[in-house]
Amino acid sequence: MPRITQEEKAHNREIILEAAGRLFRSRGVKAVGIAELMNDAGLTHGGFYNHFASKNELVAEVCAASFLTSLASLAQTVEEGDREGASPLQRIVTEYLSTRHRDAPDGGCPSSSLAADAARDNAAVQNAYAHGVEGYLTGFASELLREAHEKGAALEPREAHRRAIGLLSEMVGALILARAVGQADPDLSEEILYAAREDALR
Amino acid sequence: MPRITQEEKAHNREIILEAAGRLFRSRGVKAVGIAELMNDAGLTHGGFYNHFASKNELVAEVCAASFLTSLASLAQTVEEGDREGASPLQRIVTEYLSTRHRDAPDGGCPSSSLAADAARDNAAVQNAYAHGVEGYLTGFASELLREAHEKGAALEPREAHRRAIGLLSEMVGALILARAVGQADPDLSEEILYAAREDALR
DNA sequence: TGTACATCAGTGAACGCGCGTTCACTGATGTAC
DNA sequence: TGTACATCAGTGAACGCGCGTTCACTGATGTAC
Repeated sequence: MPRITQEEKAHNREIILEAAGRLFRSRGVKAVGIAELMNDAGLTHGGFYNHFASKNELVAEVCAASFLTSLASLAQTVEEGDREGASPLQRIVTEYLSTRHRDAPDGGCPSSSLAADAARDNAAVQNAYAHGVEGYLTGFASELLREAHEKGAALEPREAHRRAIGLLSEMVGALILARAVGQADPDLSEEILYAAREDALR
Repeated sequence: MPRITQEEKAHNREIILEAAGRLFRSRGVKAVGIAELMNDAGLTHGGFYNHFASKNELVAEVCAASFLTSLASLAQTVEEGDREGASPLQRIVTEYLSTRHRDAPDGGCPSSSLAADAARDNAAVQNAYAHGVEGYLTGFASELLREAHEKGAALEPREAHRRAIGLLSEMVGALILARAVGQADPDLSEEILYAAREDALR
């Protein structure tokens, strides 16, 4: 049956990236093997190296790609317009700290689901991760500035960046904690999401 | 040379637990093998199963033990008395979000360093982790109540627990983020620690 | 207290297994004329 | 446009390696009398 079209090859590469994005975020990089990954993508494991030089290279690309799609969906949330009078940031916080997001780490925010893997992986992965976090912070800060300006409140850019860090930290921490205690203590998990939501929304 | 005293056996068990506590927190459970672990403890790997039925069992014990020592050192920080007029909680936040703690995950807070591993490990580990987090929250909440009472401010126990969750979430999130971007973007890492410290101290 | 024997912690080789990676093979695609 | 040939993506077996775990062995400890 092979050889296939260049177009098809590029498509297969995307499928592999998507499968890896899902699996790495939900189960961790170390826990997912090439064979399982490729099987999930509907291919056999030998062909992996036609697309990536190594698993490490894939991890770095997945990290970057996950942040891109995640930031894009955040931007979409911002543009969606008000719903029940909630501001874009309020909608982001509510969605981020929802049981839905907690229970679906695949497709969710990589800041939370890839943090531990990034901290322990190689430089390429760490660069991709750090770049992604910067993207989140920039987005949050500009939205904070926009909302402050709208209300006629004074807000220094540096102060906005500081608040963005505080906000992202609380959201990431709460989501990670809620996930980690989710099986053993579901009530505490819900309480963490609820309390952090209240706290983050001021 | 073997056999050894029962006392010595118990001592060796403690040494293994300590080595595992250090290694698991700094490098992750999956990245540390039994052989390396035992070598680090000054023993050969075959003897591991004289102390633990499996690696899983060790992980659960390490998780529980790490939280115990971590909570004990927190209690010590509280009792140490004021330094430069800082309250116990302020001292805890300052120490927690320090570069020292960021750079020494071994010996540090397991809420941060074992969160990802706990979320993906078996029920025993998740129970130990959840129990540890509850311990942290209880400690924070009672300290918040104590400090509020000292100032004559009104604070509901439920509200104190809610604030404790917000505080721990922000600390855990900031520490995890600071660690994950530490290599790729040291400035951002420092900024995260600083901003979260400012934010958490109100 | 002394003696005889069963116990069992540490040792290090060995086991099976799954991992990341490589490879010879196939045959449709891409390309040169 | 048609033909001949080189390319190369997918396949699946195979490689070496390190993992968690098991095991036969040793000899000092623990115990029964």
